[in-house]
Amino acid sequence: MDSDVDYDVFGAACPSRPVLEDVTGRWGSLAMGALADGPMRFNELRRRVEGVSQKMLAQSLQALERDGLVNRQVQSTFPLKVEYSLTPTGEVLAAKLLDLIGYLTGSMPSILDAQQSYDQAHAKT
Amino acid sequence: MDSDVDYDVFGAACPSRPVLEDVTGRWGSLAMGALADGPMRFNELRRRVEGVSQKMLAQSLQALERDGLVNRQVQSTFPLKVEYSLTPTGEVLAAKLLDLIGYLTGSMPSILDAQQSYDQAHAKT
DNA sequence: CTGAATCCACCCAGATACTG
DNA sequence: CAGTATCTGGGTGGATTCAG
Repeated sequence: MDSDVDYDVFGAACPSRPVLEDVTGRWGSLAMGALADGPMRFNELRRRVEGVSQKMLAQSLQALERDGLVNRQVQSTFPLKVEYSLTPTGEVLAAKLLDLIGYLTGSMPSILDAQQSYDQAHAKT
Repeated sequence: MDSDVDYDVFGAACPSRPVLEDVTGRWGSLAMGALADGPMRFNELRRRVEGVSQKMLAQSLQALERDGLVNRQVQSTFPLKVEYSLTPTGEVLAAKLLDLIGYLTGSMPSILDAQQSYDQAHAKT
């Protein structure tokens, strides 16, 4: 019904590339993963995603909102209250992301072993 | 049998974080995805992952090799021949990555719409 | 062919301070 | 509370050159 198999991330100019970076990027991926637990306010996210700065979190969330993966709902009360949540598409992507992350963290023991072996084999001096 | 649920990517100092960046990073993710089609030589990968530089590809592959996700097999003939392939763990991660990428590219039409709406609503002047 | 090494420009990301 | 604005240092990534 629709034109299948159109967008190819391997293509240099494919518009899907920047979106992929928004989703899998350093902070974007963690923000998506955090929001999979349910809607959250800005500072909640900030606390959940340890180490992220105000600037980078705001920036990542804006990119995801622009991609239609995250919703931003403002309550114009005082103090200001802003809630972030995943859109339907965002939820699917977040689930796949968490699946990947889950497998990765589960593999950490063997990964750490591999790193140690590698570092030992490539030790300088 | 093993200590479950130990590593948490949301923790600032968790060793899983850099690994996640290796896997989902700009070039790492595409390299993994490309290798899911089967073993490949350096320049084959370079052609497949359009836009990647020698330096970044070599760097990304090294990181993935160190993490035990990619195998590097050298044939000391002349000219040199080096073949990259996924390890068992790497294959699982690559599959999950391609699953995510597939859904994302399939959602591109709606994502592009969202971007356009967003840009229009936030137009300057 | 497959990288490593060097140089360098640019952008990103952190810190800080300020606004709504 | 939820951002924006500005400044700045350091890291990233590209081009080029050299080596195994």
